[in-house]
Amino acid sequence: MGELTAALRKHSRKVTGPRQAILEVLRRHQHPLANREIHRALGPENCDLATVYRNLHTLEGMGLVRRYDFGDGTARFELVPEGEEGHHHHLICQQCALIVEVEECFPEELEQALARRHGFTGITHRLEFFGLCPRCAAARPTPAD
Amino acid sequence: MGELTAALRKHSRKVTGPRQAILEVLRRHQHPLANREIHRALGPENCDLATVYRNLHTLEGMGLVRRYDFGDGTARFELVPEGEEGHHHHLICQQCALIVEVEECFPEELEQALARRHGFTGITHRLEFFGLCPRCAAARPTPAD
DNA sequence: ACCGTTTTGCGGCTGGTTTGCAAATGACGG
DNA sequence: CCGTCATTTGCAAACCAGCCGCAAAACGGT
Ligand SMILES: [Mn+2]
Ligand SMILES: [Mn+2]
Ligand SMILES: [Zn+2]
Ligand SMILES: [Zn+2]
Repeated sequence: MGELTAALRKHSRKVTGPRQAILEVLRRHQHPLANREIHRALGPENCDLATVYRNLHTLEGMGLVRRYDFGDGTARFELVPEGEEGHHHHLICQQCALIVEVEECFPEELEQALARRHGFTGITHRLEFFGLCPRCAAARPTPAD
Repeated sequence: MGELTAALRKHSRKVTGPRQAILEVLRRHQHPLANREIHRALGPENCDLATVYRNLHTLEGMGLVRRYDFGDGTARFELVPEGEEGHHHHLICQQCALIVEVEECFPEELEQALARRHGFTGITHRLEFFGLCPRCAAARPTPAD
């Protein structure tokens, strides 16, 4: 809680109700949430959707929140754990949208080699896995097309 | 050319002007192109933007074209090389949007282990790298903020 | 050349995201 | 505790990639 206040002060940002509420929602969920979902979890009367968008953008800029892209045209956000770097990936079921947190990561040495070879600096990556979860696979055992 | 015709026939699709023109554009570029870019390359008078969208969707469904997502809310497409699987990734400069084709891929065995552990089937991944290219790094040597 | 199917152009529409602006609200010094 | 000022919010409109419906045009097989 003090962490948030400190981070906000550092950027001359204010500790507002919506801000705290949004972070509280993210704290309660350990999976990426869409703006709309956060807004719903807040109670639609609690704050405007545009405010959710603006705050997530701000919080992302301050490094308190990280943006994920599952390729469906909707941004999702997760709280960055205090102190930790928090870099990780996801495995998403293409049928039911189940999300599994994934610690496996692209080999550091490969990434560095790649950067060196092409003279790139500040290299990062975006990596997500997709497939069919056990439940969905059972419900649809190889469609007879 | 005959490859295209054969593929289209197999799906009872027609060999139309826009279709051929789009594939010709993709053949000339070896990097992912956005719908808008393809449309422009075609000459805006040549065919409607909606037609470009529809055809890329169709061609993707037939496996002639592959969709890429650089996380900027714009889909990009690349021709799938004849016969080959064509799976690969990209390294994108966040400053100038320069695109480098990347053959490095997430280790197959890690992906399989991940799938097994969570009972997922038909697993795939989306992986793209981001950074600052040499040219942009030179033009902006550690901004004095 | 004819006919049934597919495709196209065009306009309108969607859903996620951003923005302009005036009112509301935090931060801070007195 | 209060006033001031920058930041933030609500609201509505704008934006933007992508999608859809429909009538006209183009294809493919005959
Ligand atoms: Mn996560
Ligand atoms: Mn490529
Ligand atoms: Zn990683
Ligand atoms: Zn790969």
